[in-house]
Amino acid sequence: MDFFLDVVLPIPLERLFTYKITPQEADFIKKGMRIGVPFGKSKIYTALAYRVHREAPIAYEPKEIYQILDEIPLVNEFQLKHWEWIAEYYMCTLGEVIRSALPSAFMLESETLVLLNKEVQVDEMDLQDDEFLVFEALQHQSHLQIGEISDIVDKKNVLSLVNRLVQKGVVLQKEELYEQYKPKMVRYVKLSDTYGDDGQLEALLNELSRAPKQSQVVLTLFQIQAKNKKPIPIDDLEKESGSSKAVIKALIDKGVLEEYHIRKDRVEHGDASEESRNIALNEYQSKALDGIQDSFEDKKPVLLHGVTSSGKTEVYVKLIQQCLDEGKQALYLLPEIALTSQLINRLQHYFGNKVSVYHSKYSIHERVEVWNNVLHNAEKAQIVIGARSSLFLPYSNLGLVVVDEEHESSFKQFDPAPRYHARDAAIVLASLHSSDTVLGSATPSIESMYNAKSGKYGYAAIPYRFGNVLMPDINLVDIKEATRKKRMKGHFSEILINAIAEALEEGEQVILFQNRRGFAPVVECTTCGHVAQCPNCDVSLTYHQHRNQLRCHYCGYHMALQQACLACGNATLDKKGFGTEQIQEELGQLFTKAAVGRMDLDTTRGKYAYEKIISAFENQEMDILVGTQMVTKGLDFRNVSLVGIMNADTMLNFPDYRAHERSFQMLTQVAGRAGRTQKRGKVLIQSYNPYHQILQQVTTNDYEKMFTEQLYEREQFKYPPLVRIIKITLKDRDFNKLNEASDWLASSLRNVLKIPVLGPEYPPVARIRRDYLKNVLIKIPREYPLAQTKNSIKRIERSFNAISKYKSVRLVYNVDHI
DNA sequence: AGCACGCCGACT
DNA sequence: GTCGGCGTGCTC
Repeated sequence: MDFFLDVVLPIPLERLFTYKITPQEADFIKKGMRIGVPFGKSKIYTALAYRVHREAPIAYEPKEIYQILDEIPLVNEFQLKHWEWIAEYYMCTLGEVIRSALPSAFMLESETLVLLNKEVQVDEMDLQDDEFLVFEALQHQSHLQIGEISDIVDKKNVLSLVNRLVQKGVVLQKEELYEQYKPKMVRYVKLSDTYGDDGQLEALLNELSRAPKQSQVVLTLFQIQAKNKKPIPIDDLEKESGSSKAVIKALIDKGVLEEYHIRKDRVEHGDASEESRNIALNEYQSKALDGIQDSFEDKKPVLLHGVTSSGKTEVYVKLIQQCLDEGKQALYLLPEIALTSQLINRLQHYFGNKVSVYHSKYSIHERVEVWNNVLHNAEKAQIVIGARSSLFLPYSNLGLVVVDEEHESSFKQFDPAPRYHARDAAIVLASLHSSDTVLGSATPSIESMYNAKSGKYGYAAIPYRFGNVLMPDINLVDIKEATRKKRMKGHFSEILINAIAEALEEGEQVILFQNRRGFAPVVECTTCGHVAQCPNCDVSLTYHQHRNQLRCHYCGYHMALQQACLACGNATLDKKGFGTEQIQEELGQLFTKAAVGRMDLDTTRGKYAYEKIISAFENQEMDILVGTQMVTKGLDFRNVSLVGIMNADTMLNFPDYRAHERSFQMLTQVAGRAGRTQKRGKVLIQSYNPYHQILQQVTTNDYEKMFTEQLYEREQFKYPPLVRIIKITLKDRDFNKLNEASDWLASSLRNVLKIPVLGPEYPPVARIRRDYLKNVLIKIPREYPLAQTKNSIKRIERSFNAISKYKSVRLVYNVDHI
C-alpha cells in the first residue's frame, strides 16, 4: 500500500495536487510543512503539505516529491483555517493566499543549471557561434545559470540555444533549489587559546612591541573583556581600539586572535520599561477602557471612537499589557502608510523588545525572522505591530487584535489576489483564536459604525482630546469668491497666506494638504488641446519635474518631455493642474525664508524616507510640510498650529459612493494634526463650494450627522453596508470581444441570481497595459445567503469559460470592493 | 501562474 | 525559407 500527499501550490489553481511519498515520509510529514515538488515540465515549486493519505489517484500516475523542506510545520492550523476563509470569502484560491501570506524567502525557487556533459567528446566544429561561447564558458565554470547564459550570448531568450546544446550532448541540465534566507552573522573575536593565561600575554605583548597598532588592539580587547564577559564583536573592537580592519585581520592571520560567528537577529530593541503599567488614564479613557472590557465579556469586537488626539494609544497599551499578562500574543494592525516610527517608538518604549514590526518595506530576511519568532512564540514577538500582511503570521495564542485607523481604505488589498480587507480578516482571525478585537478610529467607517449601532460590535467613545486640548478651529475659505475678487496668489487665498505668515512669525509649524501628487498632472498644448496619452493605458501621461519626463501611473511607461506638441508641432505646451510639487514651489516664492518640505509618494520611496521627513519636521528643520494623504495618518506634531487644505473639492467630487465619507474622514484627520498642545489649532479649508454639507459637518465636527446622512444615501442607492458588493472586472486585449463577453456575463448573472447586477460599465480608466477593462457590479442584499450566491457566480464563470471565444477573457473578483 | 506546444508575419 | 511572436491547454 502506497502513501500519498496532497499539497497546495502557490498558484491560482483551485485544486490540490497529489504526490507519492514513502512510508517514512508519510510518517514525518505534517500538515503545514513546506515540500519541494516537481511541477510541470521541469520546475520545482515550494508547496504546503495538506494531507497524507493512502487513496491512490486513478486517472494519473503521481510524481514523487522532491524534498521535505521543514522539520516542523512552518504554518499552523489556525493559519490554514484563516487562509481558507480568506480564499472562500474573497473568491480566490488557497494558493494565492499562501503566495501572499508566506514571506517570499520561504518559497524556494528552482534555478535551472547548465553543466558540461563530461561523458561526451565534443567536436568544436559542430558548434554554432553562440553554442561555442557557452561551451567555452563552461571550461572555466562548473555550471551556468540561464541568466548567465543570456549575458554571455547577449540574447534574452536562450531556451532554444540550451535545448540545442542538450541535444548535441554538450551539456546537461539540473534543477537546484535555493534557500533564499541567510541568517545575519555577526563576527566576533576572542584571544586565541594559546594566549589564555597572563604569562602568555606578556610574552605576546613583547612579541608585538614592534607593532604598536596590534598591541593596542590586544590591550583594548583585554580591557573590554575585563568589563564584561560578553562576546566582543569585531566592529566594536575596531572602534574601541581606534584601529582598522587590516590590523585585526593581521592578528587573526597570526593566530593571536580567533574569529567566530554568532547568529544575530536583525530586529532588536532595548528593554521594556515598567511604564505601561503606570500609565494614568483620564476619566474618558478609563471609561472607554471599561466599556471595551465589558464588550469583550460579550465576545464582540469593539469600535473605539475617539476624536483625534484623544489618547487612544494609551488605551491600547493598557489592553496589550493585560493581554501579555495573560501570556498571550497581541497584534496591532496599522494601515500601510501609517507605519510611523512615532507609534512604533512609543510601543517599544512601553514594551521594549517584546515588540516586533512586520511590513512590506522590511527586507525578506527581516520578515523571516519575525515569522520564526512568532512561530516559536518567542519573547520578542509577543506584540506584533504591522501592516495588513502581519495577519498571516503563525500566531498560536492570540489574545488581542487592535485595528487602528480602522476606516482606512488601504486596509483593503486591491491587487493582486487575495483582495482581502485586513480589518474584516482580522475579526475572523480573532474569532478563530477566541481573541479580543478593538477597531479604533477618530472617524469610523460607515460599515463599522453601522455594525456598532446594530449591536454586532460593542462601542466605546472618547469624546474629548487628551489634556483638555480644544478641538481645532476649522474655517472654510471660499476660493470661488476669492478668485472673483482677485484675492488669490496662485493656489493660495489671502486668508491662508496671512495665516501661514502669522504662524511662521510665532515660530510655529504649518501643514498643507494637497490631495494629488506630481507637479502638473497633464501637459496640454494650448494650440490644439492635445494631451500626451499612454500608449498602453487610457490615461494622460503626467509630468514629473525632477526627471523632466511624462509618466504613466498605471504601467510605468515614461518618455522625455517634448519641446513641441506631438500633434500639431507648436511649442505651446502648458502644464495644467497642480500637485504637491507646485505648492512647494509657490510657497518658496511666497515665503522666501521658510523651509518647505514635501511628503508624497515620490519623496517617500525607500525604507526610511518617510521616517526621515517626519523626524526632520518633528525637529523643526522645516517650517512648512506639504503633503498628500500621508500627512493625515496619525502623526503627532507638537508645534503645528495651522493646517491648510488647498482644495477640498477634488475629493468631494470623486465619482464614487464613498467620496463623501472619505472626504469627511480625510479632512477631519488632517485637521486633527493642528494644535495638539494647549494653544487652539487653526484649520483653513479652501473650497469652491464651502456650503457643501460634508464641509459643514467637518467644521462642526458632527460625525453623527455625517453618518446619518450617508447611511440614508446608501439605503436609497443600495450601497454597503446595506448590500454586499462583488465587483467583477473583465479584461481582454480585444475590445469587441470584451464587450460581447461582459454582456453575456452580466445577463447570465441577472438571470440566475435575481438580484441587482449593474453594468457592464467601463471603469474611469478603461484600458490598462493594453487590456480593455469592463466592470460588472453585483449587489447582494444583506439577508441573502452569501456563500450560496458566490457558488452560483462561480458556476456561471464555469459556463462562461466553456465558451471557446471567451477563453482569453480574464475575470477578476473583488469582494467588498471599496 | 509558468511553461510548452502550435500556428502566422519580418528577416537572414 | 526560418525565427519568433503570443494564443491555448496542462500541470499531480
